[in-house]
Amino acid sequence: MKIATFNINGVKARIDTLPRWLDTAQPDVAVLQEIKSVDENFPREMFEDRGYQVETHGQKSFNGVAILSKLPLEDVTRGLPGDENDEQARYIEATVMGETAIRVCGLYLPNGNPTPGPKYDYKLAWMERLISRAQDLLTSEEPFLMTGDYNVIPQDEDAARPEAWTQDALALPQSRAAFRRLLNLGLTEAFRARTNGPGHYSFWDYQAGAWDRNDGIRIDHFLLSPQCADLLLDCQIDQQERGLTKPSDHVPVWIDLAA
DNA sequence: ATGACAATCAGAGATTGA
Repeated sequence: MKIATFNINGVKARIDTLPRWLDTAQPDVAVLQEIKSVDENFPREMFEDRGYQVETHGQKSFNGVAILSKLPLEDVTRGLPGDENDEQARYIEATVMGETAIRVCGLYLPNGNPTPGPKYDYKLAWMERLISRAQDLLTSEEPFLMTGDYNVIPQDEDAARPEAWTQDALALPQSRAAFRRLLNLGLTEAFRARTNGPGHYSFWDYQAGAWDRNDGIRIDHFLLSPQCADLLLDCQIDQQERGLTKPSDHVPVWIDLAA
């Protein structure tokens, strides 16, 4: 089973890009971030026509996440638990009913800039809530994965120019420490389970010719529970998507599971 | 140190992103 994550940077802006990618990559499940659309305006027919069940958690202008699945989705929940006052649409969960049922958590973790300040406080608090949610899911022993735009550069090797990010919310020690705490619960980062070394990125800024200079960062991740990690066959970054017409600033990352 | 680029909403330019 192929599961992909993709920060699309606006579903309306990607109205030609997305079907082209889906028809080429053929994921069974696609976890989307930054749909920048309310649920009523999401072009669900475009995906339903391709055989996907569509579940969205949208918001006007900003944020918004979705799960598309060719397999049935059950028990869909929207929003990250732990803060009743959080208005931002950044989290969705659903169980994908394949050979092995897998709980898929789609997330768009807050950017957190500028630092210090309320936006960084929100990011760190959000990460604490995510850690709590992972702890709860681990007790169930049901296979699950958390994937999406983490807005965290885990290590220096995950940036072409790590020195440019030392004061940034994506790479500050507190951000990296929270990400490690998530891993240290017993989750496996799928890409690093398969590939070592520098030069692997999932985001290139639109500005200053970042793509042409390969000035990228790796911030889109798959974290797998132990039962889910046992099923991991492959994890790849579809870097070439960034060079096609009207790209998002992120590219898809996908895993193949024996499920 | 800043802005560069793109998207959104609105219908210009501010806001947000990373």
